[in-house]
Amino acid sequence: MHTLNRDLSTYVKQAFIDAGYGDSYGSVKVSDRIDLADYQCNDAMAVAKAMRCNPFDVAEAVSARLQDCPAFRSVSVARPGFINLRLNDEYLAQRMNHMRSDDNLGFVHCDNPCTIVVDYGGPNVAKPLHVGHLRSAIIGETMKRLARYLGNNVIGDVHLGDWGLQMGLVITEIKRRWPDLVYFRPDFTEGMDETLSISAEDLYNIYPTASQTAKEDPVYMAEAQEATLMLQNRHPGHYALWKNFMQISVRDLKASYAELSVDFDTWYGESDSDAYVNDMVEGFISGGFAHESEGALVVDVALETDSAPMPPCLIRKSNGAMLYATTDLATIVQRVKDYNPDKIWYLTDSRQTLHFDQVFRCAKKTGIAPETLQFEYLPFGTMNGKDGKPLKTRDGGVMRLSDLIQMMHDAFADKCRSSATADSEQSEALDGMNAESDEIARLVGNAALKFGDLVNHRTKNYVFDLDKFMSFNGKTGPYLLYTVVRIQSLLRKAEERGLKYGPILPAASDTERNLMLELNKCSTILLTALEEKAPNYICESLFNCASVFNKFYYENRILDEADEARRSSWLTMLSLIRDIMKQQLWILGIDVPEKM
RNA sequence: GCGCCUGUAGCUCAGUUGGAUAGAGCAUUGGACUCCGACUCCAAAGGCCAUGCGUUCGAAUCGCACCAGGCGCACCA
Repeated sequence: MHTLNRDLSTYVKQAFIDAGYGDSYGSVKVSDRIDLADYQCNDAMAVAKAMRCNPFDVAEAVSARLQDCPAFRSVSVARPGFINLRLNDEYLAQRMNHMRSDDNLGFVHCDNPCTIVVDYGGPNVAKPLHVGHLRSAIIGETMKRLARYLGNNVIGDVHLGDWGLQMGLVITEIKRRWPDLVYFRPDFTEGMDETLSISAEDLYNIYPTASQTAKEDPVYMAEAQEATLMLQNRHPGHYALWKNFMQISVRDLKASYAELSVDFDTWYGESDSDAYVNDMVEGFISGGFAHESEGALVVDVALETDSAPMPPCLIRKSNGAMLYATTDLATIVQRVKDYNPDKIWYLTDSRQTLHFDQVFRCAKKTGIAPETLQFEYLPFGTMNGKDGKPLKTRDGGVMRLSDLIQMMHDAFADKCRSSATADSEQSEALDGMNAESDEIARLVGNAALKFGDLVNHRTKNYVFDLDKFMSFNGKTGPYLLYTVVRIQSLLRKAEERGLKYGPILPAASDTERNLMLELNKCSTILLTALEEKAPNYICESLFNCASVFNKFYYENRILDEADEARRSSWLTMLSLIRDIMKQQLWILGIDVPEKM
């Protein structure tokens, strides 16, 4: 089936054609005036502008050709030239039944599916995940799931930061603490390595120390830079040591992402692009793209049309080491070879705009990226504290992601306890604190965190507010979860009572009708969200579905409805709402517990 | 200095090609449970869309100017 939007547009387009206005008009959108219409078409105004005629007459002519269309209960015209469409109730119900019997719940694939590599996550090895990594994971996971669900071939890669100066810093600090490790012996050769007896937690302590020391001590910094270069040149000891702590760190990172229900297809890092670096750089030189500048190797990427100065793209440092741009470029080579993607999406915080602009230009200029490959940069804003500044711990340090997740978890546990004491009759709330409580708390915390993030426009900064995110009232993750859980509960009870499902009947009330309209919008919204790369559209849609459902629930006693046909219709509709909401939540990376 | 982003209700934010009366949530005020999960629902109030000028039948949306805040500007990632 097609989206409601598309079906209606098809009718209206035909009417424009029949009225002699050509085939480029007739797209329809949800009405801005729900008191007047369900959907509207504004193209009579566009026609009037192009043909220099009266928009009202155009609208009238088109409207006249829509009067017999079975989709509409009424088609009317408002000045200066709005075409207002009111849908037929039977038509709506019919669509609902189609959605129910459709394997994809009425969701349709996008028009031109393609192969997309999504580069997100981007954690640094040997550093714990902190709140700065949150948005890349949450938004990236959503964009990946969305694109995949709508029919694209999508590869999600974590792109670990495992090959830059941070690695040299860690090696330097390890050497300072344990200079006698076998890795630092001059005669170290492969096979001599021994298991590093440090934990991920130790590593997470080592990096900040190293980073701080390097800032204050130039000698230490020089040593770290040297260590980085040695690693990149695969010095046996450094390389073996690196592999060793890589393993420790990656194991921990995998566990952290699993907590967040974030799942990468590949766990490649910057280091995996190393195999492509030499050939690539040689190509840059022989192709005449790269030249030396102040001892470093650079590619000029400035264009005459630039309004601002564009610094050259640095490929190799004056000491011979590779940089951020080098590994990003070599990774493009690798991805083109392995997947030949149509698009590569990069999800990083918006402060890296310039870097990616340089990398994309360089990739196109040097030809490592085919003409047809589209680079799409999806920058996002930062998550801030209530003071409007990046979220910090109480003592001013960077907040770890695990601490943030723990906060959400605890907040839910507190809520359960207080609601249990406030209303002892609410025995079902207590269920949340029994055997499955930890898993439920994780799911609710995740929902709160992810929805609180995604409901904001991707590119903007937002304020993290625990109480707000965790609230069961308002536009929050827990509210949506609660709504779906309540529907599940209703359906369970229906089953206990042996109630039957039946075909969905035309709406019996305005609220029910609104519910049908809302569910019919979901498919279009997913497509728009993909196109605009705006997960917040999905959040709005979910909230609208939940609100209308809750109103419907309040107005109707579903299980006690005497009219059996009506009741079975409602049960079917309930199952559809549940499935649609769960599907949308899944795209946002939010899992729904059976109870909560 | 140059460039990019942001500015919409008391607060946090939506606003999909320029369209009709700019929408939510929270907070505030008032109302609704003998009953399917009230962690719910209904209603009221709240706005010179930072400011000014322009483009046009029509601007929160497009252009110019200006103010305020954030971020970035080659050997970090």
